[in-house]
Amino acid sequence: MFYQAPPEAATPSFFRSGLPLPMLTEAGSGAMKRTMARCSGCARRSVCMPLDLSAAQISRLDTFVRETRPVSRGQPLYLAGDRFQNFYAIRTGSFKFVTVNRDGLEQISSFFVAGETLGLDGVSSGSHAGEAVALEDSSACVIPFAALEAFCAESRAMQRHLHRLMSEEIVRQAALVMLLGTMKAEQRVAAFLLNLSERVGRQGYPRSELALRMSREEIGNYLGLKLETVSRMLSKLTRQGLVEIRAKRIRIVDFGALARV
Amino acid sequence: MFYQAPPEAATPSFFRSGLPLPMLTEAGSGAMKRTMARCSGCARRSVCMPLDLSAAQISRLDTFVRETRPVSRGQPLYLAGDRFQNFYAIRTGSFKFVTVNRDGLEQISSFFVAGETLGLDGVSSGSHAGEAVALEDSSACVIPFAALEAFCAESRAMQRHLHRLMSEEIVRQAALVMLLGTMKAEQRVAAFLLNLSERVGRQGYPRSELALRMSREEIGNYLGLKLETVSRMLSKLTRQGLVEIRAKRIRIVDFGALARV
DNA sequence: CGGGGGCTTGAGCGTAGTCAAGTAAAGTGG
DNA sequence: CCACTTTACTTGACTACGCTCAAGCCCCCG
Repeated sequence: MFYQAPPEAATPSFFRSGLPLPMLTEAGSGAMKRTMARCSGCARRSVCMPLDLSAAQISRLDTFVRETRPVSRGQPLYLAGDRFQNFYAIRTGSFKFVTVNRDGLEQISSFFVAGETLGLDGVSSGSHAGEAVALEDSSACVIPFAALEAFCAESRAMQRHLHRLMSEEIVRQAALVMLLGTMKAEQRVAAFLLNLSERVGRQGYPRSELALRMSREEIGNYLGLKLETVSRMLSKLTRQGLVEIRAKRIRIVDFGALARV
Repeated sequence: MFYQAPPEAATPSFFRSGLPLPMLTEAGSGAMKRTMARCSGCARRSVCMPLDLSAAQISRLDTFVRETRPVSRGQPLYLAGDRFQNFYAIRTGSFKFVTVNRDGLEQISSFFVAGETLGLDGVSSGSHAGEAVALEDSSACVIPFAALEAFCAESRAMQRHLHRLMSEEIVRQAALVMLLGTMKAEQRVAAFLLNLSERVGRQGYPRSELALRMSREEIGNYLGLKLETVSRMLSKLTRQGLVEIRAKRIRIVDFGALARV
């Protein structure tokens, strides 16, 4: 869900990139400078776009995916109520998606990492239902939705891809509802770690090594628990020998037992 | 979200229909018989299809929306794991959407009523993530997804409609996550009643009269509470004079106070 | 190396869960 | 239509899980 397997000697950038893929080759990648996006030459296109596009279609992408936006840690990519115009494909880093209810209470309903797509919450109403905040210095490619929708009419593959994105979001949320509705604190934390682990594994890193990008409080908010409870459960799992913890670095020792919690 | 404002003297069928619209005019509407669907002549087309379709496009709908499926109370419209082939537009009645986790625990993550569309959970994986069960004798129009997707490539309006459907589902789930993550039992029940009330109102019935279609246990499951707790909270709200309850018939007396709970 | 924020741990409390009994409503069959 | 069975709901007493408040520790960063 966010992730990451830090091989012991990982360099910070490797560690942060989220995907074991080469960085883009564009010039001028200053931290806060907006850069041009070029899907046609992007090494990670397979992560955020469908595979079976023709060469012509790929260069067509370049006509509307023009910009990559850097976002510093703690800064929003968009805010609740912002007019919905774009999807954002995360290129590097990670984000949390936060909604605020009428009482001002915040709820984190998703964490996103590199390769995943943000902004789907705006499609139905025309404005964003929540805000997307960077958990670390990150960057995202800006995909204008109107142009994407037009492109979908031409490309079956792109249409499929879009539908899949939205449906995946639905399934992800359903899993969270399941967690919040049926699990006890210890199970929630265990499930969270395993989910994390799986995402790490999918990106080619060792499944047992996690480097959290979010605080205990954010984890608690996401899991419907208080930060103290998250901490207690992590300690409990440690005492039982299922995990080893050093601050935001977590090693999963016994996958089977963790799944059985 | 499910059910309904019973004007005191409502007939059973009116009561059950879910929408203040005339029934379809097709012949042969035996309870368990599958009937032909005809979007072109359907009085409720505006509820489940986009408004701005041309006459030609509407008759095009008839080429693939062919069947209406009756489902008896307690029976599934589809099961978890079923191959995903169709969306289902609910014509009459109501459904719950249930997912089952690996431990066999069930979680209701949505209730659906007439006019709403079921089955979105299957798009990403190709098979349904959960099952849709009728809360009462119901019927749904079968919309083959492949054909719908093809139609979307031709009609911008239909494409928009589909995207809106999926995004609405995302927003709905996000609201449930918010409820489960941040609210106390009394607030959850109050929010549930208000949500119900709003849907009732949108369908043209008085907002203050609710006729629940689901049991306390189902409400509790949906809200992440036990049935006893739901019952206690309903009693509490009654004692405070915010609602009046007679079994599955609920009258909201004080909307403002209910919202402030 | 010192300061500060994030994290851990403890004690006590409150909310919701569990178990159980009793009541109301909804089916079922004569 | 009524008696009977079954299921759904309500209420109470008790328990336990997670929250609150508070103190202290450990990283991480400057």
